Amino acid sequence: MAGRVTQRDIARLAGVSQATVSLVLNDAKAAVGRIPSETRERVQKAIRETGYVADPVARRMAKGLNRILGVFTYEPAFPSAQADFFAPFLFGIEETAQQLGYDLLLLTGAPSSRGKRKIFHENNRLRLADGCVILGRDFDRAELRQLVAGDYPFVAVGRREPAGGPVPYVGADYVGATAEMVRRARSKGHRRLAYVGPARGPESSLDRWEGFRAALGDAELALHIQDVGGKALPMLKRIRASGATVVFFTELADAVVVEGAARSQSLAVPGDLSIVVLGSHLRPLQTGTRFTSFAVPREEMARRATQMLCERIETSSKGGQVMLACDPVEGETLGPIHEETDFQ
Amino acid sequence: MAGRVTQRDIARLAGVSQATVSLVLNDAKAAVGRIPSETRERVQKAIRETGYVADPVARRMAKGLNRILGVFTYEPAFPSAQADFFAPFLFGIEETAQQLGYDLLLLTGAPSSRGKRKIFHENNRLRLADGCVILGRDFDRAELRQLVAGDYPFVAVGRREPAGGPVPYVGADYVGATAEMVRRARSKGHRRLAYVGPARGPESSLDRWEGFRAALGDAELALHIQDVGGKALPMLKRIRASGATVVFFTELADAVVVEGAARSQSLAVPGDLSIVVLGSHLRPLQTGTRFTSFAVPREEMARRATQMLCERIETSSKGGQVMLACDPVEGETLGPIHEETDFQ
DNA sequence: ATTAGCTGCTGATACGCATTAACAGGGTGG
DNA sequence: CCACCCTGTTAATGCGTATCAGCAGCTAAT
Repeated sequence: MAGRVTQRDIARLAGVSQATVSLVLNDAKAAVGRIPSETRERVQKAIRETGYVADPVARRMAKGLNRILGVFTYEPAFPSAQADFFAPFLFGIEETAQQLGYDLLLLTGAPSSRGKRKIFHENNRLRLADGCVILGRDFDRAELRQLVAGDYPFVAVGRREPAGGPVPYVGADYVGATAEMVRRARSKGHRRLAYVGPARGPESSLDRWEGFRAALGDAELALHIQDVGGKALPMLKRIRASGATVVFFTELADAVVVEGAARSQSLAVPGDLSIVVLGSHLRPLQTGTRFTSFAVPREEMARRATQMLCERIETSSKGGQVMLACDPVEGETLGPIHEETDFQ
Repeated sequence: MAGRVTQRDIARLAGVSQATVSLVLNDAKAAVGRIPSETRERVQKAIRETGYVADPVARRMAKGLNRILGVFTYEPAFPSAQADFFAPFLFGIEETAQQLGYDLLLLTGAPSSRGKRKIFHENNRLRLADGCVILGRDFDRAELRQLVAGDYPFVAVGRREPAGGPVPYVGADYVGATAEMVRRARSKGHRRLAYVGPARGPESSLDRWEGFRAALGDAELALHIQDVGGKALPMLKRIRASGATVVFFTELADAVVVEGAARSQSLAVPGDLSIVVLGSHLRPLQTGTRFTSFAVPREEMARRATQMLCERIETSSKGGQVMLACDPVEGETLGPIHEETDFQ
């Protein structure tokens, strides 16, 4: 009784046509006032008695939309390694989706493909959703072009370079936030800065580097280590050797191990070496230290992206480019410069 | 070019009929060997050139299945408060779904309803998925009956009492695991036990209480506090006053605050008071203490549930009842009894 | 009396695909 | 030479819904 009841069945029960049933269901529209409450009652009674619910598939088939948002992540969303990265995004998306009355379709990507996930795999189920939010650190540029070229509504979370056209996104202003960090360091007297993080790669890396460079001014880049995830001690050695008084890390993990190494050599942080982390991570890896950094508004990004997506869907708009500010986090690892030269 | 390409378009391009395109796509079936590789090539070329992908909705419409699993949670899945509870389940479900080639549809429930989420709300989208995994601490019994009565495939995560028929589920053996904890306490000499947790409510509460009672034997229930989330100090006072030497908590949070209170009164744990937590929580709340407890195999539960669901879908089986064992966690909060009477 | 307008409903069709009966053309066996 | 079987393809149909043109019966206006 719970399944497989169609409008035809209702129609038979109520002694009307299938079309009438449909009209009763989607009332207030074209046939407003044209169906007398008597008939309406009969139909609704039949619906109540059978527990009928409209088949969303057929509905979508006929109307084209089904109030489902796709969520595509370039990396698996839930494995613990990624959980901290994706969780706030998913939270924001779920919240907004529920508010707006959408369900969420998590696209798991091709099951076979060993390497990177692909949006456009053979049995692409993208179109089941009315539109799609795309998450991930590193997007596939070819796929992005394809998406931009097509008419399928999507919104990226995180700034994206144009790909054959502007990409609709909600990003975080890494450029501005990073620049602000540099300014703070300079205002505390730092003139020789070190940077540990790539100057190329995904947009999030580019932006941090650009913000850093732009705010450098008359200060000096004493050292630039492009590789992340290196050994702590060698890293620390090179930093000290360079004469840098403050280090900017794009990866929290690097900052944690370098800080550990520094402490183990009885170097004070920030006394002897200041540390800034360019971004935020939910769960501060096994460390009590509150790093000077900035907070990426992940939930808000996700909410805004979801809203933009729904707008694209509902109004056939093209979506825009939104940048949200990152809140500076004071922390306790950026201090005034402290060098021999201070006492000259 | 990326959107709205149908089999009809492909057919036109390749100079064949729509039916032929469909046959090429779902080959190896009825028309095996009946389509020459020449035609096949032409069609596949057109498909490649247009980037055509079958519309999953239409597919489902025609065939009845679409390789999508629904996931319904009775509480929002991602909010940080719930994250630790649901994350392992979602992880397990996603993993298995991807392996089996299913996508995931997160059903967000009615947007308007203020209170509890409902599966059967007005615009029930359940049927969009081939089947559904249901998560949550506390199920709606009426809805469960409706599900059991219907022919829609679903599997619950967590043991569920029959509701007009057996409920297919994959649960954790709280009864056995709790009983084992009680046995361990008794083997360490404890004879007066306290229990902080409800004896009624959802199955997970019932089972713990039942396991506790069953293993009590000649030991004594010195105190039973049904309310969880109470104030630490009063709780500790009552426990001490009761003469209990070990206390069992269903909620980690309670254990944490009571342990804190005990330490602040310079009571040793487990020296003066042993503590057992009946269950596991991913993120040990701000505490270094490793509580004696048992590990709920959440990921494995989710994997098994997802497998069972896929079996139900693919073979029209009814699903069964599976209980998984919980691994005891030694921890450091259950010690031998230590009382004046020890030295008699 | 013809037209126009309203009410209350229904028939037909489209949506994109899978499926199947069937057909045209050609070969084979009796 | 007819009956029969292959092979390659197609026309037709159904899935459950939304939508729209339109019909029958009536009243009001011209």
